[in-house]
Amino acid sequence: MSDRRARPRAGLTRERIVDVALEFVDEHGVAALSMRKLGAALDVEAMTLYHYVPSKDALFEALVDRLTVPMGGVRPEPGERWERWLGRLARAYRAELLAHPGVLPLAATRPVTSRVALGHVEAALRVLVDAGFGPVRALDVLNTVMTFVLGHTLAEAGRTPGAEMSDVDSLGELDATEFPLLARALAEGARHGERFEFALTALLAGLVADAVGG
Amino acid sequence: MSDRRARPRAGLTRERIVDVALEFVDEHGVAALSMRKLGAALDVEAMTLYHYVPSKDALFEALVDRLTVPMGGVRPEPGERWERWLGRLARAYRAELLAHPGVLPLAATRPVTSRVALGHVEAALRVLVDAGFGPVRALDVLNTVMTFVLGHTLAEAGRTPGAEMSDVDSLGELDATEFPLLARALAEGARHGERFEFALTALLAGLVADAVGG
DNA sequence: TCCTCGTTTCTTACGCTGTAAGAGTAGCTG
DNA sequence: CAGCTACTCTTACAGCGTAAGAAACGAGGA
Repeated sequence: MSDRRARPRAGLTRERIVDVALEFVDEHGVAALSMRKLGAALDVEAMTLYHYVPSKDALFEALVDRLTVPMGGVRPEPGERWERWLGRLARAYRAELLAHPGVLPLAATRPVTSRVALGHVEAALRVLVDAGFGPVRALDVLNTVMTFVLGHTLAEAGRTPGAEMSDVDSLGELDATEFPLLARALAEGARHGERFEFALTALLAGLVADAVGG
Repeated sequence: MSDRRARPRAGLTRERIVDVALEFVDEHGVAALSMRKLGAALDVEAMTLYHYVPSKDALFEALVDRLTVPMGGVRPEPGERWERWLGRLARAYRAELLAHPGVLPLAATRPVTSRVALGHVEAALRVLVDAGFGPVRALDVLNTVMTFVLGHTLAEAGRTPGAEMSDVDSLGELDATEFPLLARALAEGARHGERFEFALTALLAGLVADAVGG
């Protein structure tokens, strides 16, 4: 009989671990996530986690994977043009990334390899091929839009550790007369959402023009 | 008189440290870079580096900064249209990122704050404003293109630790009948350079159309 | 009922990390 | 020569990912 209660089953699951890890990252950032702290959040020792996840890196992959899930729900509506559907897909991806900005640095530096994520890619290619693209061009188009969204969202919300500074916050004070145009552009606003819509519209328009012309 | 030669001046410089760090990252990847190993590469103890760099994070910032230097040389030629100049700027950025893919994860997750990098931004805004854009729209356009290049290059070459697998290498074997379209698109090639040109062209075309229309 | 066994959990340990604190030397300035 | 500054080193600490193996749990058969 020790004062420490003999270890009861914690009811752990790989899924539950990933859930809590996502919460933790949302709150404290990736940099702050350690196996020991994650274990503590689950009332468990660090090594226990290794029975469900082979490594911390695998845990990161699972987090990234999680973000691609909602994209599976974006399917073309009857009669919808491909560029409109692609726009919806891009916005869905962006929304999910923005909902978990802490995972952004992970999503940006990790290839997509999971079965479920590849399934989404395949489904998207199906839509584009049905719209008349060849498989190679379809992948070009999809890759272009997805990497565009990732890059754009990264620049907007993906910051290193737990620092939550927007462009305006970090630069607003430091400008002055040295960078007049930059200072003016930042001061006059340009909300991120508008910038994204502007850029996405331009990209899709360019893709449509290419599809029609070539 | 100890057998260890009394510490001679190592002729260190912040610049030299960043140089060697860049070499190291190019060869072994960011994940492998530690202050001790970087010190060893410079024949110096780890703590010595802290007289030139306040922290490892600052060193990372310096690395990212370094990559933006070549962009300063991309200036509009007389009579050149803005979208052609912007295309050259994008390609220059991409070339530099591809030359140092190990730094890509850093570039992607770090805001631009250095004087020199901001100077490049200001100069680029100048060009766009001279071409008729308002300051806010100019920043929109520049931001759109630069984040696009970053996202695209990241998806193409920016992989986590030291792993150097291309899409084809990592996925080529695992496909089969489960992802027919993806497998076909990958098998039929689609070189990265072509994909980038395709996407960049589409994006610039979309931006031009927007500039003319709005 | 007890015993055994696979699953889950914990303990301990190792080598690594970034870096704070401070000691000591090299070489310049007087 | 003395003194000062700039530089380099040593030591140390708290934390990291995780390898190895011990210990306790819940369930199944005897």
